[in-house]
This record gives sequence, C-alpha cells and structure tokens, in this order.
Amino acid sequence: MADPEPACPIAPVVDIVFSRWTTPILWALHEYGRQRFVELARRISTITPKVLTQRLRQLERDGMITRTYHPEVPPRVEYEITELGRSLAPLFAELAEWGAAHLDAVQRAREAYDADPTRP
Amino acid sequence: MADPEPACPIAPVVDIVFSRWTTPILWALHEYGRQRFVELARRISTITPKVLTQRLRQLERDGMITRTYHPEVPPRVEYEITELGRSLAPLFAELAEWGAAHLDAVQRAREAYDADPTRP
DNA sequence: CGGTATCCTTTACGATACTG
DNA sequence: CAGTATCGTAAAGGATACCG
Repeated sequence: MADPEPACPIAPVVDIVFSRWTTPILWALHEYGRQRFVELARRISTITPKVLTQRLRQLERDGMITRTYHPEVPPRVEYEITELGRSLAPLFAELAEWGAAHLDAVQRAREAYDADPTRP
Repeated sequence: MADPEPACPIAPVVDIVFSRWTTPILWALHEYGRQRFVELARRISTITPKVLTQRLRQLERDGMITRTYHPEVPPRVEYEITELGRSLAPLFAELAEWGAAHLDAVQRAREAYDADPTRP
C-alpha cells in the first residue's frame, strides 16, 4: 500500500490510532482501566467478537495495549493500555474538546449543504 | 450505520476528519493555503481525481473547506480551508509531534511482536 | 470465557477513459 | 482544467455458528 502523502506527517499516526473501532477500544481502556475481553465487548456494544479480536491484535502488535492470559477455568484474558498508548491521552482529550465545541457546526454545515437546491 | 460507541466522544470527530485521504487534503490546504484542484492532485501525488473529488465534496459538506468556481476558460476552481477546518490546526500539530516522538516505538513494537516465535 | 471459522455485504479505493 | 463515468479490486466490517 503506497503512502497516501509522504509529506503529511500525521498520516502514519492516523493509520495506527484512528479507525472505526481502534479509537473506542483505546478510549475504553484508557477511561475504565484494565478489562477482560467480554467487558470490552459489552462496553462497545455493537462490535462483533471477530472484529474486536482483530483490532485488539493490531493494537497489541503496535504496542498500544498488552494482552495477559490467565490459564484458569474459565480462562481469563485481560487487556490494558501501555505507556505508549497512554501517551495519546492529551490528544484524546483535545479531540473530545474539539468535538464538543465544533460538532454542532459540522451538523449545521451539512444541513445547509444538503438544503441547497442549486446543487445538482 | 450504527454508532461505533455512543459513549466514545471522539468517534464522531474521527469519522469527519481522519480517513486515508481527508487528513492529507486538510493538511495540504492548511499548510500551503488556497489551491486549485490540480495543485492538490499533484501535491498528493498518488490520489486519483475521482477519489480527490469525493473527499473534497465530503469535506465541503462538513464545512471544513470551501470550493470556489471561477467561470473562465479554462475553468478555475479553488479550494480553501475554512475557520472550522483551521480550528483543527493545534490538533494536527500535536498529532505530528506525537508521531515524531513515538512512531519509532511503534515500529519497534511491531518488530518485537513479529519476531516472537511463540506466537502461533 | 475467549475466542475461530465461514460466508457475505459494504465501502473505500484504484485504473482507465472520456467530456464540458 | 476540473472533473465524471464505468468498470474492477481489496480490505473492513457484519452475521452466524461453533470450539477448547
């Protein structure tokens, strides 16, 4: 896969951290601490186990979270955010602030755009 | 499309701003100012005109950029980032900083993960 | 409990050609 | 120049069922 824009320094970061499900997963682990697989699944209620596994593996590979397997019956697996993952916290806070401040403006822009009848 | 995680406040922001091409487009407009279609296309060298048009329309609809059509021959269309789009600037700067500081750690994590032979 | 396996749909993206 | 049209591909995601 070719680099979208070599001169854009944040494209690689986006690739690692921001997809449909990685963001909610990292948020949940950051916000509510170490959690089991099923806890995450319940919190992110619309995700399927297959996709949850896929994203967790990717985040683990990228060093953003750790996976700890406890060989009990029934098995217990815990996920936790790493220092590297936690280093995103201020960024996440700013993103949340931006959303709170500007999401309604985006919504209004959409309505204005869609309402314009001169747009074919 | 169901909301990925209603309780995750940054998911909607990610949906608007961070996709493979929207980030480089916004970055280019923020960094180099008002530009024509073909200038953007050249700067983001690997994007195709179809996809560039699609992302530009979406960003315009979301109020992040403006499109100005000058009815000349040959036609001239200029894209410019809006105030709303510009409000992302500090966020982009922080993301770039995060990348500069931590991208190598991600790379090392990947290598360590891939090199572990006990992972089936 | 913590996943896999299988199959399917959606969506973004891409290649190429063409037009007002 | 600034797109549009029409293909096709590929990756993400979803539904459902099943397993150690």
